[in-house]
Amino acid sequence: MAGGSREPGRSVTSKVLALLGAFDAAHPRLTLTELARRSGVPLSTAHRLVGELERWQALSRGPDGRLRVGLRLWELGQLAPNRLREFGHPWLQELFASTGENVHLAVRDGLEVLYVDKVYGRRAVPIVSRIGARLPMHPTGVGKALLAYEPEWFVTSYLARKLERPTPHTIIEPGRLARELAAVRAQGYALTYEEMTLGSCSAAAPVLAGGRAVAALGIVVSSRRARELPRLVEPLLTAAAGIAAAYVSPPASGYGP
Amino acid sequence: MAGGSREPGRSVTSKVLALLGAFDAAHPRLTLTELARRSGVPLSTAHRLVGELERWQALSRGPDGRLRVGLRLWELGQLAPNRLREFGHPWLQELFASTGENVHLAVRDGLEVLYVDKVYGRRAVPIVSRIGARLPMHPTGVGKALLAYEPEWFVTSYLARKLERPTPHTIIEPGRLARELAAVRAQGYALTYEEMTLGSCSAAAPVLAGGRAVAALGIVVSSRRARELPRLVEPLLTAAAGIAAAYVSPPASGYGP
DNA sequence: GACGGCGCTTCCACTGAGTGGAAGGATGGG
DNA sequence: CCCATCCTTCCACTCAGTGGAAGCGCCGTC
Repeated sequence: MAGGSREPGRSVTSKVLALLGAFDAAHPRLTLTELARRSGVPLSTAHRLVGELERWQALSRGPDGRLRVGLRLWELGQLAPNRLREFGHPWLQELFASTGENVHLAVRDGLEVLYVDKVYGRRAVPIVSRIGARLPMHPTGVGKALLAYEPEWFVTSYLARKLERPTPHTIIEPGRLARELAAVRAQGYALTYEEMTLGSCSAAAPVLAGGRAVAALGIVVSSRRARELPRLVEPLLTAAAGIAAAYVSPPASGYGP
Repeated sequence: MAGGSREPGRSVTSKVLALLGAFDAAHPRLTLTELARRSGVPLSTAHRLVGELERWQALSRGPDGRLRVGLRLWELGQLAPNRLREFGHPWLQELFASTGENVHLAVRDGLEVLYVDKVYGRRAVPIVSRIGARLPMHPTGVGKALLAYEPEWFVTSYLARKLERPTPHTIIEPGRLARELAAVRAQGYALTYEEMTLGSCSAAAPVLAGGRAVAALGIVVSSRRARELPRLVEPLLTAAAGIAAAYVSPPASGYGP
């Protein structure tokens, strides 16, 4: 037959979602053909669906004619509940103001950390660990801070997998990582040295609410200045505690205009 | 027939988008029934589609069982191109740091202003003019700053409509508004006094790139302190110029870690 | 404890909306 | 001019999607 032979019959919805899902941090703009290939949707079908998505501004075309996530989708995303950002952001600002370093807030999603907020200065490179980016847990400060407070079974299964090694400094030996996590629990914060990116190191503290780490607050400095990290731990812990307090009890403080 | 009688035959995609579009700032969480009603999608169809959306975490269920925009959609939204936020945010921080007032960045979308970024202190009420929110142009500072630099025909057609009046102070007379806009162009910034919300007033400056206002930077203070606004104009203009410079020429400054 | 309202879930026979391979354009580089 | 790449359109076929209705579970009320 002409056309009609769609073998397994994926639902339209799943195709739409596959198209959207084809966009990620590494591929934020795609041609129609790339999009179709990445999502596994036949080109002609992709063409039609993308047309509808474009009309709704879920996708839009850049000056180069490539497709990108549209304004409407960004707007919709802002409706996602995010009390952490809402109440945490001022603390990130304060931490940034008092230290002058890049600071960020992350949560765990699946086996990865998801960066939900970030504050950086004008000189910082705003590309690494973008808001919305995902990274593995074991090489990042925030990841270790989060992992340390996960239940036993979760940590065990996390460590049981083959762990990525983005730099030679990354710790991937299960035993050594488990000892690291114990140390994080003991001291209340995590430190990394070039475990994710050569040239930078970090400190991170969990945001503890009801015994669980609902997020982690991290601070990243150039590894040349790694010796300054200890000095940053105290404000880091203060801010993390502040976020936790704001998170558990609603607005709390003044509603002044 | 049983069921099969879908009269006009809306495409599945349009139904999915209608479902997503049913969420807005005023209705961020909905029951399935509300969602179906608001989107015009039959309940049973909504049920099935929402199921697929939930499985993908495009939607998720809050503790109350209501549907909300999911993490995946937020994440996707972060991929939307947003150079303004990227390069502008540090300037918002600086403006906040030097003034201690709520500051925000907005763009025009259609006939409304869309707030793309915001910096506020710990004491501020983080609800009003949320990031991702939309407001009409004429009662807001950023709206006037943007409108003033739109082409003649656009302003004319904007003023030709019946304008909303959120407060008694809102200026809705076309002639008076046109004069206001001329003043904005002449002095390079806009002022409002309780035109959108009783109790607050604002100053706003356009972010000019290539003769067009690509965004507007606004600062909001309690109307009790309206007399302090003039003092805030200079840092406001500096920051707006800074954003414009960062916007037109890419990273520009140091890539130091 | 029966009743009624409300919201969610499941069922099912019918059919037209969606399908996708193929052909046709439109560019652009060699 | 030819070939490669990407985008758009076409169209006969058919099964995925449809939506009204019935059933379920939960409350609060009488």
